[in-house]
Parts: sequence; C-alpha cells; structure tokens
Amino acid sequence: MSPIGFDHHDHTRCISDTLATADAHCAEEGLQFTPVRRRVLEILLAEHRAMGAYDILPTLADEGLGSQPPVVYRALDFLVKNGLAHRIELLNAYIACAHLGRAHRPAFLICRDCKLVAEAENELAQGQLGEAARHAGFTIERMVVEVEGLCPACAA
Amino acid sequence: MSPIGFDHHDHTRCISDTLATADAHCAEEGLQFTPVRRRVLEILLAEHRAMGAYDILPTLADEGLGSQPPVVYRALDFLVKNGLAHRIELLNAYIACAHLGRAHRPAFLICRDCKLVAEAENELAQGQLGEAARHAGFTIERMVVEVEGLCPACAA
DNA sequence: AGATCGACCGTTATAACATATCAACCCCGA
DNA sequence: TCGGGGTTGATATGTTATAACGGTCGATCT
Repeated sequence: MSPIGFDHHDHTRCISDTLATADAHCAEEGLQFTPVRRRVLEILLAEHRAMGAYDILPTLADEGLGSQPPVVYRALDFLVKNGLAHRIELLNAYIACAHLGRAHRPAFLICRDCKLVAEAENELAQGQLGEAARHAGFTIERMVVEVEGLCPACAA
Repeated sequence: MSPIGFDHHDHTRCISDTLATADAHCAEEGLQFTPVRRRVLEILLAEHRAMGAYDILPTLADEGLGSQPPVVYRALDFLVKNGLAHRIELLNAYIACAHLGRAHRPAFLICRDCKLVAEAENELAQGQLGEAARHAGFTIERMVVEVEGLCPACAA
C-alpha cells in the first residue's frame, strides 16, 4: 500500500469512488449514512488535507445542515469510528480515509508547510516497539503514528 | 532502552537524578534553568503520568510562581524544546523525559485506564515507513508515536 | 392506532487547551 | 550607563471539544 496524497491522481474519480465505497460499506453494515455524515465526508474528501471541525462547520451551516459544534463532532465521531475518516492528533484535525475498505493501521505523513497529509501503512506493532510493549505487559489497543516534515513539492 | 514507567523503581532517586542531569545539561548548554522552569519539571517528574498545563498551573500559583496560562506554556515550551519533557498529543498533555541526556526518538505507551505513560524507543525511521517516506520524497522532521492500551496493572 | 424505543439532530452553554500582545524587569556586556 | 536579549507578568482572546436537554422520526409491538 503506497502513501496516497502527494502523488497526482484523478481526484474527481478519487472522491466519487470513495463516496460510493462508503455508501456500500454503510449499507452492508446497517449504518445510517445520513445527509450530515455524508456531506462531512464529502467536505473532507475535497482535499487530501486535514480540516478542523470549525473549518467544516460554516459550509455545513450554509447548507442548513446544522450550525453548532456538536453537529460536526458527532458526524466526525461517526466517520472515525467506522473507519471512513481519521483524526490527526498533531493537528487536532480530521481527514478522509484514503484506504477505505481495507483493514489497515494508518500512519500519516504531514507536510508542515502546505498541510497536505498522506496516508501510509504502519508496521510498528510487529517491530521492536511491539516487542517492547509485550515485554512490559502492555496491551496495545490503538496506535497513533504521525510524521511531520516536508512534502516533495515544498522541499523543492 | 527499556520502557520506563510501568516497572517499580526508586522514584525519589529517579526524580533527584533527573533534576541533577537537567541542571547539568542546562549549565552546559548555557540555558537559563529558571525557577519557574525548574519547578514545572519537578512537578512533571512527580509522577510518570502526563499532566495538562492547567493541572500544573494551580501548584505554581500557590507558590507565587505565576498564575496565568502563558507562564506554564512558556515553561513547557522550554522543557520540550530542550528535550527535558515531551508533549503527548493524544492527551494534550506533557510528561517529563524519562531518558534524559540520551538522544532518542521517543514512543509512548499510554494506559487508557490509569493514565500512566511509559516512554520507549521508536525505530520507525529505519523501517518500512521510513522507506515509504523516502520513496514518496518526504523529508521526515519529527515523529509522533503514541500507543494507547492497558498497562499490566490495569489489564489484571 | 397508540405506546414505546432507539438513533439522530438542534441548541445552549461551558469546559479545556492554547496564544497574541504589550509592558516591566533583570542581567550582562559595550 | 546605556542598550539589548531573554524572561516574566497581566489581560484578553482564540481554538478545540463536550455536557446536557429536548425534539423528531421511523421501527416495532400490542
């Protein structure tokens, strides 16, 4: 699985495909993919960039889909819980999942300059860290792996 | 380097050693280890647990060392910048460095139950993720690795 | 149909975390 | 003794996140 985000790709396609996959996934799982939730995912998908809840809110409000923080946070919680989006802890922000449908432990490459975020795979649980955790008797439930740096475009 | 935090150890010693090392380090580097900064590190050292800025503030205020948020945040920034403390992004909180003096890329094991935090070493830059980043042309500057789960005591 | 339940949404208010700004202070070196 | 860098004090404000409560709507049971 290669990082998605910094490379060029057919983004219109990328959006519609992901939305379709999300529709299918929710139908399969019996999840309610409501207008607010769907629209928030759509807004996140517009760019491979993390957005804060308060960045999303005005768009939602313009469209009469809820104008108060809890509306966005509830939608984001739903998306994150069901693997349709991820939270970027370094930015206190959210991003659409780029590997929808595939089980994965995500790792993020975050450009500190243009704020673009790429999603890669982390193999950490298998490595020395997983070993150290097991040795310490620690039960791993969730891993946050975020790398800050410069994307190819901004490095140039 | 083994994770520090879940195991039993002579904590009084752990505190005084770290403070002494910090004193020496600051003297060497020509850093001003002022009363506020030293006291904040001391407060963080009291437990292997992450503390929010607003947890630290009252203690500081009681002692006449500043009673407003910027005072704590400035001290925390100093400690983090100089490797005396780390910020835990998952918790929006801060913890004293447990491997003071040794160059390291920290990884954290965070117990979601008792909030104890252990500091381990992350080997990520060498693994597949580092490889993927290089392949994507991404320049790594900072890595955040935080693992949430259950510590041995809470799992029992 | 009416009762009931669960999931979602709207709204108000507030909690928790963080920073901008400007003035005052202190030490040290020119 | 003057000036500059770094630190602190104080006020105000910005940003992110949640608690709490009530209303709506559709599904299900009787």
